Amino acid sequence: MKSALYLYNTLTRKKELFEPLAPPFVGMYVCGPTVYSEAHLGHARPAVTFDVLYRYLMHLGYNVRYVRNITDVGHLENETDDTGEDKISRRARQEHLEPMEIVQKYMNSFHHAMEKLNTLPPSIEPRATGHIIEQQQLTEKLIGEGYAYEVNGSVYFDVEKYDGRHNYGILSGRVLEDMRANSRALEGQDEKRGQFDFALWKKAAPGHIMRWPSKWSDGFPGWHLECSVMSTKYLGETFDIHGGGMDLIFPHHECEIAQSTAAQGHQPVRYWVHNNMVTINGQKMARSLGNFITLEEMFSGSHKLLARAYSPMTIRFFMLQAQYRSTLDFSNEALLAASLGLQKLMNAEKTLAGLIPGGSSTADISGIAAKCHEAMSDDLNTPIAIAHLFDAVRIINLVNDGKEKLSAEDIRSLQELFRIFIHDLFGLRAEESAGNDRLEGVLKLLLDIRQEAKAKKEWAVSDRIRDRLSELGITVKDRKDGYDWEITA
RNA sequence: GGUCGGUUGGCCGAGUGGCUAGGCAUCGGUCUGCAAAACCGGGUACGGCGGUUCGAAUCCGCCACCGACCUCCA
Repeated sequence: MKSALYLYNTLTRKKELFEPLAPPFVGMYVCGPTVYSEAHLGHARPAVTFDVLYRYLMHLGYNVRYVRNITDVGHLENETDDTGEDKISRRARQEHLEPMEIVQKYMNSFHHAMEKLNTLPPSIEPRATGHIIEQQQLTEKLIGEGYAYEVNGSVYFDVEKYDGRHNYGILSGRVLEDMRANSRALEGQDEKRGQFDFALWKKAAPGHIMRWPSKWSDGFPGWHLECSVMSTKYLGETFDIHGGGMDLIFPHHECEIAQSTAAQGHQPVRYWVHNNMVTINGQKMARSLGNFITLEEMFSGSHKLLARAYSPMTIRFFMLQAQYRSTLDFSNEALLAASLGLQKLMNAEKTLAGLIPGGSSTADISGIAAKCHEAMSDDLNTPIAIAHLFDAVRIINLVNDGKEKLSAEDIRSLQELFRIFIHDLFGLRAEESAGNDRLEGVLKLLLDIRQEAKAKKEWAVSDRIRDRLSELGITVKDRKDGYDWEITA
């Protein structure tokens, strides 16, 4: 039933059979957020993608160590020249807070959003500031190996030199020579020897709060360094999976490979896995375009582009309806479609729980589970797996209508299939009810009265309750044996 | 300009050389006091132009358009 997993490896640009270095253990490192602003839609894509990969690997029986970092220092606003300011520092200045207050504030916000999206917490969530010493050690090692040099208290990685012995561009497909030909050197007093060299250690300007002593200067580590250091520390010099958004392929992951390879003599990662980006109404999401939506805005509907609120599970399901390597376009129409589709799936699960076995089955459900697993094993093709689940949904509803029959055994295996896929792998859960108990009690009273009125054929009363509730944004759904209701506005 | 990816029915979104994605919407039906909800069912799309092939949305070429990265981004 459980098939071999194939993953698309950015390094080879092919789907490859996933074979861990040391089964049953799997090491997976995913680039987490730089915590300098609210968690947004773009953060949700890798979080959900790698959450599903994490869940699926565990489902396949692997013992997974999932490391996802928090970048809390070193990520510059503009890396190519020396004017670049650390994102955390900059935000701290803007908000009149300590840098560590900024980090804490937005890290909390990120965790809160991740919890709502029902992503499992990683095994280890290391922070760059907690690994300053290790980053200095790696910097020192790179200097010792001749791949890094110091200028005015800052240390840079020598890309030219590295490319001479290894291959800078192995991941992104870039060729240093072409890059040189296609970009003009920046004017000015750059202290770097080569224009593509990147910082391992930056000397802090006088007013810079985030600074640590080092043999070169009081300063802070470069952005790419933390991932090399922390992945090595917790997963070893070679580990199985490194994930992140496609936008990180260059330069971030390319630089990570360069650093680790220069230090170790061999590459650090066996499978590079990258999720694609999200777009809004067909456009890239960017602050400058005014279509930048945070997750909280998504959940509450408080953004001018949103026609209504979309629940965390709707967002999650929406993401799973696309394969992780495709761009995913957010629009009100698409999100609404996803929320209705999700409802249909969850309703069917409820129906399934109450299904009455009918001797022998007239519907054929064999093969559905295998197809779902096959889809997942084919580079996490969640949309295909979902499509197969909807085949099961149709059968469940037909059985519920008495048009087909399922044996007790088949019902049990469908229940298991739904439990595994909907909950264990897709991480979907029932939405928490937004109201409070007391109001729900009142609502129930009202709807009970309506039921009684209906029983007495007092249509004026029953319709009035229904219509007034509808005006208040509560839709009453009559069922054969009672009623249901839903907050729709 | 360079590198890479994409263009599928009203919308989103899979996919394979010949056979059906799936969801939403729409239409028809069942149910219902009416309606809603729920459920069932119908509709056969693949950017343009050539080529390969018995046969291509799927392979090749050219063109057009879109996007990503190259500069901060998940």
